[in-house]
Amino acid sequence: MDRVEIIQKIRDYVYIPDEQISVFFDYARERKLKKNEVLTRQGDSDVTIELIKSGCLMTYHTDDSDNDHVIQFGREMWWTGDLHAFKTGESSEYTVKAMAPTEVLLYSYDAFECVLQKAPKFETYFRKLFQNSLVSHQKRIIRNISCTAEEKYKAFNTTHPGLDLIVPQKYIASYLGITPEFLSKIRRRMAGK
Amino acid sequence: MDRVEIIQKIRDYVYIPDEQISVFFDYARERKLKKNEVLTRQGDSDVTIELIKSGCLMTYHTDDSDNDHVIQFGREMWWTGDLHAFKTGESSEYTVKAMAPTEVLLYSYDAFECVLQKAPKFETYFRKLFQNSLVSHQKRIIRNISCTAEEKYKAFNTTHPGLDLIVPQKYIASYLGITPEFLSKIRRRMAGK
DNA sequence: CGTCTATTTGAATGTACTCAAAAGCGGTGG
DNA sequence: CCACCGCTTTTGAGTACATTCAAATAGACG
Repeated sequence: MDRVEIIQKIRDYVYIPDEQISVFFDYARERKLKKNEVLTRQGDSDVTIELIKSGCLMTYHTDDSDNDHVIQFGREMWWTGDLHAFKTGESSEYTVKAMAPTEVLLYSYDAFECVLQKAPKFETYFRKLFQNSLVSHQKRIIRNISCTAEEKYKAFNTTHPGLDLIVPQKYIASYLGITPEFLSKIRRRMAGK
Repeated sequence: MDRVEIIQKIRDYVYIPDEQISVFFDYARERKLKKNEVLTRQGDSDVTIELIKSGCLMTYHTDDSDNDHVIQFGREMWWTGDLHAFKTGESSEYTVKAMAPTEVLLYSYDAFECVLQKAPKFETYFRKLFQNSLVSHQKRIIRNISCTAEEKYKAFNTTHPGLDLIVPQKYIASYLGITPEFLSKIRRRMAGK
C-alpha cells in the first residue's frame, strides 16, 4: 500500500481534498516491524492507533489467568490499537504483534487530534470507519452467540481469506473462542467429507 | 429525557453551539411507542436510526430457523437501528420493539445527512459515539469468548442494572447466547449461596 | 377466572474442554 | 545437509458445561 493507494482507499469513504490529506500524512510516524515483533505491549502507556500499510497485526488480551484472547487480525488498510486506552490515556489492555513483516502509520493521541482539527474531513472518515466497524462487530457477536464452532470457523475463512496461511492455528482458535485442540478436530471432520 | 437534558448529554461528547443543536432537533421526527409495540420490523425498508428519549427498546434478529437473537437493549440516550441497512438502503435485518412505553427521536437517512451537513459538529459527536460503542462491543466479544454463562450473566447485571425488572428472562438469555432453561438453572444456583 | 406465555425442573444428550502424550514442522547450529 | 530443539498440531480418553425435549408450575392480563 503506497501513499496513492491509501489516499484512494480513504476517498472511498469520503472525498478529502489534497491539502487535508497532506496533514494526515504529516502527522503520522512510520514504523516497520519484523515477524513476531511487538508493536504495543499490554500495560504500555502512551497508546497509539495504527493504520496497516502492509503485513498483518494481531491484537490480543492476556487475562488474569494468563490466557490469551485474540481480539483482531488486522491486514492492509485496517486500523488497530486499543481505542479505549487511546481515548482515556490509560495503559493498553492489548498486545499488538506482527504476524508477518509489517509497515504501519502510527498516531499518538495528540497527532490524531491535530489531524482532526486541521483536516476536519477526517471526522467524517473516522465516523464512517467506526460505523462500518460497528456493523461487523455486531455480526461477529451474532455469530458468536448463535453458531457452532464449525460454523464460526467457516465464516472466519470467508471473512479472512488466506489468513490461515500466515497465522498459527492456535491463534485462530483463540479468535473464535475455542481451544486449539477442538479446532484441530473440526478441521479433521471437515476434511473427511 | 427532555430537550435540555439531551443537549447536555450531547455536549458531554463535544461542545456544539446552540444553532447546530437546533438543526439536530429540527430534522428529528418524534414517536411514542406503547409496550410491545414494534418500531421497525425485520424486512422493512426506509430504515431509520433512533435516539431513545425514555423507555427501552430491544433489537433482535430472526434467523432462517425462526430463532430470535437479541442484539441490544437500548435505554435512555442510547441509539438504536440497523446501521448497515441505514447506510446501504437495504431492508432491515432487525426488529426493534418497545419493552416499555418509549419515546424516540427518529432520523431517516436523508435527515441524518442533513444534520451532518448543516451541523458539522455532529460528525465529531457521532465519531466519538461510534468509537465508544466499538469499545463496548469489543468487550462484549471478549466476554462471549472467554466467560462461562454465569459470568456473562453477572456482567450483564452490572452493565444493565435494573433491566431484569423490565425484560422477560428469555430475552436476556438470548442476549447472552444461552437457552432460557439454562439461565433459569444459573439463577437457582446463584440464589442458593 | 381462564387463557396464554414465561419460568422452572429433570432426564438424556451433545458440544466443547481438559489433560496427557505423540507426531509434525521449522529454524538453527554443527 | 542433517540433527536437534522448541513450538504447533494432532489424537484420545474422560469430564464439564450447556442444550434439547417434555412436563409441571407460576405469573400476567383481559
